[in-house]
Order: sequence, then C-alpha cells, then structure tokens
Amino acid sequence: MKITREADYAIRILYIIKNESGVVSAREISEKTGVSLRFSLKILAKLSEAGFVDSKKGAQGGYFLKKPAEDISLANIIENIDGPIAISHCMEDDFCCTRVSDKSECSFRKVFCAVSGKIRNELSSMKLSQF
Amino acid sequence: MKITREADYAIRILYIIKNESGVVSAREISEKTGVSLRFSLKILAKLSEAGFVDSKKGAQGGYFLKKPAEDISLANIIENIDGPIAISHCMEDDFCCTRVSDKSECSFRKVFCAVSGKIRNELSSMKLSQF
DNA sequence: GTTAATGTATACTAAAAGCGTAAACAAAAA
DNA sequence: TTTTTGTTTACGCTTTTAGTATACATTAAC
Repeated sequence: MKITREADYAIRILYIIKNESGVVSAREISEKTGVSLRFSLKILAKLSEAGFVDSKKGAQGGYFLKKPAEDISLANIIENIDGPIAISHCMEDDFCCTRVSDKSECSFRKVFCAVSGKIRNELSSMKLSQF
Repeated sequence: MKITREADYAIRILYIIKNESGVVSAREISEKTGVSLRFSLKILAKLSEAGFVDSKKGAQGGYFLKKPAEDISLANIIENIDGPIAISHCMEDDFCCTRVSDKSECSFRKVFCAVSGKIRNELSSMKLSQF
C-alpha cells in the first residue's frame, strides 16, 4: 500500500532541484535530503534516464530540471521509480485471473482497477510546481 | 503501492463465506479460492480475531460471517490484514519527519495524508454486500 | 594537457517483508 | 472414542527493498 522510499526520495530530490536557480551537485542534494551520496546518485541516474533531469559534468557541474515543473506530476515520478500504480496484484495477468476463467467476470478486479485509476488521477493532478 | 496477496485473498474468502448459506469449511474455502489449506487457515484465524467471522468446531463445522456484509468494507478488511492505509513511509513518525524540524511544515507529508484519506474513503464505501 | 570535481554504469550485499509450510494441539459432533 | 474440524506457534524459503562498492568516463578550471 506504500510507494517505496526510493520514490519518496525521488520526489524530494526533484523538489530541491526545482528550487535551486543553477545546477545542483549530487553532494548538495545528498546533504539537503539526508539521503547518502551513493543512493542519491542512483536515484538521480533513474531520473535522468526517465527524462526528468539532465546533468552538466565536470567541475561546478550538477543536475537541473529538463522539463518545466508544471509538467512533472507525482504520478509521473512514482511510476518511473516504482512501476505502474496498481492497488492489487489482482491486476496482473498471472494472478487472480488464472483462477477466474473470464477476466471481465472478476468483480474485484474491476473494483481494484477503478480505485487504482482514481489514485492515479489524484497523483497526476499534483505537479512539482505546486510545492 | 499494493495491498498484499494475503489481503486480496482475505477479501475473496469473505466473499465466498458471504455467498454460502450455512457454514463453510476451510477445505471448501481453499478449494474455491485456490489458496492452500494451510494459508487459508492462517488468514481465517486473522479474520476471526478481527471479528469478521466466527467458527463452529467439530464435524460439519466451518466458518460464517459474524457481522452483516453491509458492515464490512474493503477498507476494514485491508487495514486488518495489512495495517493502516498509508501511501508513503513519510507518514510514519520516524521517517521524513526526523529530517524536517516541524512535521506540519512538510508539504509532502500533507499531500500524502490527503491522498491516503481519499483512498481510504473510496475503499470504505465498498461493502462486501455489493459483490 | 593535467588535474580535480563531477557524473555513469555495473555489480554486489544485507536486511526486511512477503508468502507459504509444518507440526502439535484443542474442541466438539457423530 | 474416533474423526473432523479449528487454533496456535514456530519455522523457512523467496523476493523486494535499500543501500554500498568499485571502476570508469567526462569536462571545466587551472
């Protein structure tokens, strides 16, 4: 029922980068979040691959947002780190639906999909810019 | 971001008990859900302790609902098996708030609490009786 | 051009949680 | 009194989470 710590950290890291005028070094991010340098770097690499940030190498280098903060939602961040937002394993093809002959028949699956959709909408409406 | 399989199974088990006229044996529950007998028993013990079901021992014994199905919501079941519905570790006292001096200052905490509340409301409105 | 500060990539490991099993026991109906 | 059922406690395997270590590549500054 929870997002991972990594996703939580990712949100805070992006928040720090957003609030800084120039580029922010991994060291500075680590100090401000309290997350170890190594782990911060790992998360930053994922954020970079996902296209949220870009980096400038070498002395005085660091990270900066690649997209406007209005275009980054909590749902975007979470899904990139943790994978799809889904409230139950039921929504995976090899779980409940190996037991229920017709997938569309499973009323719980329907409910879980509906609830997951609402959560996703909620988190999609929350943009990095509003924090 | 997911409920555990145990919670998912618990929901399905209660659904089966609800739809049966008399008592239902653990064996029958296991067969109908596809969950092993032992694991079904483990879940049934939790559901019994939580007051959702009661049981009749001895030959021809089994389980039956202790409350009306209208009074059992998905939120009730999930919280009993998995613990409180909370979308982030941030909401635990020893996580983000060891880093933020004033808990109420942490804007992410507020957002996570709000989203968690919405999810809980959603799941609370879904009663076992409607399935 | 060299150096030092930075980011990149891959692999590894420890701890926790999730998932399920085993075995011995207790109760009660037939 | 036997058999069917539920109860309790402990154990163990597997997967995920969380974090670390090492070696390498890039580039700005001097």
